[in-house]
Amino acid sequence: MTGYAPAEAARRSGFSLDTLRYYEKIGLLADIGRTSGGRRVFTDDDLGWLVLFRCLRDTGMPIAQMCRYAQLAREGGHTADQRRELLERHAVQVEEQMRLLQRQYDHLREKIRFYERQPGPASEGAQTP
Amino acid sequence: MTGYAPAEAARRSGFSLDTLRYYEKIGLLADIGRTSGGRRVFTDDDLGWLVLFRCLRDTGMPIAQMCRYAQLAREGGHTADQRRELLERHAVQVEEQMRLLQRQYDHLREKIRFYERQPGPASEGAQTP
DNA sequence: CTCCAACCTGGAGTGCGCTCCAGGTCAAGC
DNA sequence: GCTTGACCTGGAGCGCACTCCAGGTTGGAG
Repeated sequence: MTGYAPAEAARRSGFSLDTLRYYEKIGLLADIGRTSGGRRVFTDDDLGWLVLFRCLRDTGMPIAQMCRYAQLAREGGHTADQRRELLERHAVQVEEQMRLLQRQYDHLREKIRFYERQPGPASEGAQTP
Repeated sequence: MTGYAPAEAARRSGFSLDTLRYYEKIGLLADIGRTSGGRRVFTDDDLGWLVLFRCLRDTGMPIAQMCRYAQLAREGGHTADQRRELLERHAVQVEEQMRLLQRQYDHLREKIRFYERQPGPASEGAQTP
């Protein structure tokens, strides 16, 4: 039942105040409580959502899809299958993303090893990538 | 000594024609050959650069930094140290990125497991994230 | 020689995800 | 009661990385 002021919610979630307002404006966050004076009050539940959004955002999910997920959740328990499906599909994409990142990281490391085998300003074509 | 038409270079590099033109316009690609009629001719060397750019882009390097790298390479062998340094720094960031991605992927998988333990449209709070 | 698909240029437009701003309101501490 | 800093709204602006467009040129196939 604890309530957090906007600044506190921002600090805890790692999103900026503007981003929190933006998320509410586009309907990603809904039903954020208000004081009598009109100020936002974030609950632990809201914070839970923000943790999820951070997870999804960090793994590259577009906002539109997060909105879709949040919308489904708001529609109630009968959408649980769709939500699971949505997350599962996303997870598969993340796996692909991780494989690509690993592959390109290996390339990068190899490139760096190339520089380490040719130390200093020695003989080198001017435009070797 | 083989030369590739723009469409072929696009096909081989995975960048669009427009992106190749864009990369040249901003100076990321330089000294791309031309036919007497003004059409681009990409060499294997250019293709090599594009492979590198793809690696860097896929690992999240901003274009400005790629430009810096390309610029250094054009300045000759005496910048090799700076180039290595730049790539090394980037590689460290990519490692961090990979750790974050893995962590958030684990979160995501856990969330999905939660759905799998509560199959079907059963009892569930309407707004559990 | 003709045709047409591929190419050229400069510049405008797009989509995403915020971020900033002006001008005003609210409330905690002195 | 007053100050001051946190907060409010609607809307404009931004940075990135392209992407698209109009209007014109090129060059290989038939």
